[in-house]
Amino acid sequence: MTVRLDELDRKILGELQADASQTLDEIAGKVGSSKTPVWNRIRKMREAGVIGQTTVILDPEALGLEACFFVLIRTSEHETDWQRKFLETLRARPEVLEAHRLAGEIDYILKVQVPNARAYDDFYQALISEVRIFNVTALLSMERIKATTALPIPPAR
Amino acid sequence: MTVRLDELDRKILGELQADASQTLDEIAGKVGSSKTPVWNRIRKMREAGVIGQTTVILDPEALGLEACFFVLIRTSEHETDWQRKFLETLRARPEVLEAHRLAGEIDYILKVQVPNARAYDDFYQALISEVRIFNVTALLSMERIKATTALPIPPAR
DNA sequence: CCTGAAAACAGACCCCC
DNA sequence: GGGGGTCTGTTTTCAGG
Repeated sequence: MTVRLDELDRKILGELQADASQTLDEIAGKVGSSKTPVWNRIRKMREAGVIGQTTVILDPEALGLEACFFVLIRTSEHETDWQRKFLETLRARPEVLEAHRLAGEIDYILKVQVPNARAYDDFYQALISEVRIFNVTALLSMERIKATTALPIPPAR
Repeated sequence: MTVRLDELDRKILGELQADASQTLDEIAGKVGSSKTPVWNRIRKMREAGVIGQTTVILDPEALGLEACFFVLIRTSEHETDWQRKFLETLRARPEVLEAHRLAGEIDYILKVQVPNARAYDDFYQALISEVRIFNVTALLSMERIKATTALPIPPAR
């Protein structure tokens, strides 16, 4: 399942991350190759799951999503059943953009994007009514300093 | 600068978020319109900045980026100069995928994606050597439960 | 603002190197 | 595994309702 990526593959990934609407010829030019090899490598990396979804980045403000919260969650429950319910809830909620299970004191972190504080409270109330939670801290973002989907691509090993 | 988005626009945005590689005909079919109007709306929304970058989602594991940290930062410095330096540092660092200035006790939160704990420490050392920071808590992700770039699109007002 | 056709263009697949 | 050409389908443009 693990694919070996050479320098050319990595350059192609960098170009696709930067702008997936580029033509094969453009990408080929920038990475110093030509159409066919670039196309073959992209196809292989798609099949291998290295390249996932092609998508578009939208402006949250333009959609009226002015509030972004990071939510730190502590729980006392650690049974499989509770966890299953909790994960289901998170995945079903489109305002939850990210959710991670953590090591240490804090059990989970969420990133939640909503129109306003009121909408966050609706989410919060819905969440705690569905699953028992010990402690919640919400951190409100005042300013998005940086937000990128582009992963840092390390050199080939 | 704020554009008015009707239901059709919102449906188109939903489709583009889900899969930006769909053809205009496919999108048109799904949203109940046809090629040209869909194309005109997409063009307008691009110009207005509602639609940004077209990109590709890569698998962090396939690139050997196995460690994801959320970093909570408290600082005692709040001068413009310090802040400028801090922001520059964050923006220059490709392993920082997200950075927000927060309201409340904690001043900043970062999301940092790196190959391993060692690489995180390198980042941490570099950061504290460049700017004075009062207190740092790193939260290590054990499991990515959910990660999406798709914003929840609220109905038209 | 939408429909439908026409022109320009890029992606997918081929054979040759 | 790369280079170049060709065919097919899609994007983009435009005249007209």
